[in-house]
Amino acid sequence: MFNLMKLLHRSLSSLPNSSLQTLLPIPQLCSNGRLQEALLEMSVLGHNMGFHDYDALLNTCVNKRALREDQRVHAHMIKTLYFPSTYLRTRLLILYGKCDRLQDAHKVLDEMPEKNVVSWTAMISRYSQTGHSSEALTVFAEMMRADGKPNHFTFASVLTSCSGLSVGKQVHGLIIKLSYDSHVYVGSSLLDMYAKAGRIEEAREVFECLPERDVVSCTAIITAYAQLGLDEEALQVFQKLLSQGMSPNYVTYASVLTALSGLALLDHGKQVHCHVLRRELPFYAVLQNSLIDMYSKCGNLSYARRLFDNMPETERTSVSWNAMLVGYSKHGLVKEVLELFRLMRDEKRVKPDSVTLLAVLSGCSHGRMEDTGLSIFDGMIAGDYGVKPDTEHYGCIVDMLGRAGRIKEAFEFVKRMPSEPTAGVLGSLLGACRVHVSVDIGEYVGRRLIEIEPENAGNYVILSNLYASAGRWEDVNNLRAMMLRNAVTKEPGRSWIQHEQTLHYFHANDRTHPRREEVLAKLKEILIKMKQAGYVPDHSCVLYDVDEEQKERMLLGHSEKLALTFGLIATGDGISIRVFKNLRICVDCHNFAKIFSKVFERKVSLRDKNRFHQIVGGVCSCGDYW
DNA sequence: GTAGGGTTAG
Repeated sequence: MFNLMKLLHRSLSSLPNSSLQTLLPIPQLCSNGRLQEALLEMSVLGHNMGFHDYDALLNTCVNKRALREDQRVHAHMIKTLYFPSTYLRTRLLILYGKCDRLQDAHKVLDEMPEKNVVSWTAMISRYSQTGHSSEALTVFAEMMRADGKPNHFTFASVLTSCSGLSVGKQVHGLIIKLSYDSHVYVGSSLLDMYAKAGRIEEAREVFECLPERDVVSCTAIITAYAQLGLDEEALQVFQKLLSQGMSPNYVTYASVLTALSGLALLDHGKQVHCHVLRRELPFYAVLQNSLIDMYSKCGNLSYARRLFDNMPETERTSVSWNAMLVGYSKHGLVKEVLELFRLMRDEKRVKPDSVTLLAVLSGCSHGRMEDTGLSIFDGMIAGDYGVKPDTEHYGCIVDMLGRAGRIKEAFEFVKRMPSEPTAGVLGSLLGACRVHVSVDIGEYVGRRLIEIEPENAGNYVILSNLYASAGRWEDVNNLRAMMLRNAVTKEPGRSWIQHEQTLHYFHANDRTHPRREEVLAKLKEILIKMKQAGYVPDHSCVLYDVDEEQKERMLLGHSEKLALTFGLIATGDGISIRVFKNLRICVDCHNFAKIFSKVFERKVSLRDKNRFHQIVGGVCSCGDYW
């Protein structure tokens, strides 16, 4: 036997290379990455293919994401009447799934005479990963009906597709019943499900109950807070976990940067940036994108652009482009928005998506270019950009036209929306009706808005203000009664300013800041200078029916005026003052800030809910249009 | 052979 092998080997060595290769077994060819030769051998072997040959071939195909080769192997099985085991069929399924042939994968699953937990789970996870939630849930339901026992892999996958709270809770019940609730993969998916349903307390509880934590579960809870806008809480949790020894990865940093952008904490953002560079984390587009967004939301646009320009072209995703476009849009730099959008289209490397068009349209809106916005919208309908307008795009146009005083056109757009307009859309139209005193449309819109959002005090106040301007006092009174009946809430306005590593918050008519007395005294003092320089309190910004004196007191109590005054006290001559506000700035505060910048020779940078206002020498970058 | 957290908009 030994001699024979030696002889064989000698004879093979004398053959040309190609003949030698065909005689190697398929598993060996595959492990050397010689897939094409292995396939050739498959045809030669015909009916003599065995389990290990198929297994090796499919394994190599998965690694190479080789769809055509996979199809050849599959066809060969059918042609030679080979009956693959559940294991091999599952491999086929996974391969089709990874090549984005979900229908083919599903067909393989359907045709399996016997399915096991891995085959079910592979299908569910692929549907989940590609965003096909309802398909994932359907397969999961089918699995349960077929008495397939889900495991921790299954639950971690299926929870990603549970966007509705009731479905998520049902699955949670099942997880507890089968004792998978302390599994760390299942736990992070579970807490994420609760967070996405807006249930932060439940998410927190899942996290607290986990017997072991890893970087993913820690990141998930930080992200949960950040995504719900609870930025300070997100940072607190991050800090605590850091002190407990968590080692953040690039996803953690991306989430932390989101929270920092929300609070406009530029210095902290820079620290994270330095940290990332020092740790020499590999280049991840996600992280670069968060950095671009952080710098632009903190008002440092040129830095954001530098990061964008330094990204290798092949690494830039639509998110990179969008983050940059949104940055320009929020700064009212419509020329830059349109230029970058043109560059994106010329490059053709990354396709514009729905967020891209939203950023471009809102750029036109902020930059007072309604006709350009409208023609881009028409282009979307004509199919010029490969993105069809959805509700959000219609909403953006409604906002743009309303702001420009083209109320009737805005109203026509509301009627043309493909689905019911959201409260946000109607709210912006109602606001526009008030500014441009359009009573008929305003009444209709306001009534509908109150039906949808009866708890929002702002809606009643604006509509009643509109009635008042038309002298319809009876309607004003009715509305007031209605408002008192429905327990109403309004998001309280607050502004903040950073000074020496501390965030100073001010609320309307602040009673919490330790230096409020000092701030109020200073405000009274500067008011004299301000009035001399032409500041006239704009009483129309007070939406309550009170006397003139009280109106002025209410105006002075607005949080951004308090924050500006604090900035003046706390910083030296000529230093820029950066203030941030959670709501939109009102006309009176905007006017105040402009005159403030002129009188005290300070550059004021004010970021409100929607955009930036860079004010120098009494002139604002928004052109008094926001 | 099957798994979780992710950046942009509103």
